[in-house]
Amino acid sequence: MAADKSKKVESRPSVKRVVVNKGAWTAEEDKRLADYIHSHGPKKWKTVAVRAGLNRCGKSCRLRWLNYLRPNIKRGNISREEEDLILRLHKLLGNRWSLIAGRLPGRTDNEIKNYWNSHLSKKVNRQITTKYMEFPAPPVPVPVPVPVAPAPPQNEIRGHDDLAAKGDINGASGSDITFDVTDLFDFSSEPTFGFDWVNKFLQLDDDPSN
DNA sequence: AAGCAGTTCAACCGCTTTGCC
DNA sequence: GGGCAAAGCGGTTGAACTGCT
Repeated sequence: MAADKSKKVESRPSVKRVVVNKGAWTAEEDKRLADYIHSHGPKKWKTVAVRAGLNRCGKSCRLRWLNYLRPNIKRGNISREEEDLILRLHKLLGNRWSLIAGRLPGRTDNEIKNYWNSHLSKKVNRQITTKYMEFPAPPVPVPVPVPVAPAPPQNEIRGHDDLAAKGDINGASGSDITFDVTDLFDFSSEPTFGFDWVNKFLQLDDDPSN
């Protein structure tokens, strides 16, 4: 990020004229924040912002530290294995970016969210489209008695994949498109790149006794 | 070369949750 | 238990970058 996107904004202008920096962080600000946190630790972000001499709100400092300055951060070059893991975890967890990031050492929720929105969501949509194209003429639906599985509580239905599980992949109710979307996310025949715990996790998830 | 459209990603915003008094 | 502040989270924004015409 070569250009300076920073701007100054007056917070609560009608109350007290406090000018805080917004936008891109400068190298100087990064250094101040990192130095302060190395000696005092990452807590009380409001205090961090003031004591480190940064014209920033605490939230901004926290975000900068977590997403950029924190040690052991990996940036860019998301590997095939990581991508696979993100897809699996997203299937399992939906848009719970912090939980997904927690399973990917060195990756941040923001990075994963961005990666999902710019790469993976399109990939998944393409898969869905391709899969659907394999069934251009769905047969006339015949009501078949099906063993009724207990429906999940309504308030547990969250995110794209929950909708997918309901056969309502785009959240567009009233669609008469019916197909087994869960097939699209069946990774059971694919390698797991050593993420054994994922298999266990997914097995648990698939186990009807749970 | 210029202009436009699409993509990427850092950062912000607003809401929720958690912890403390 | 209520109120407040801090922390955490996911969605959204907007500037820079890239590719296409």
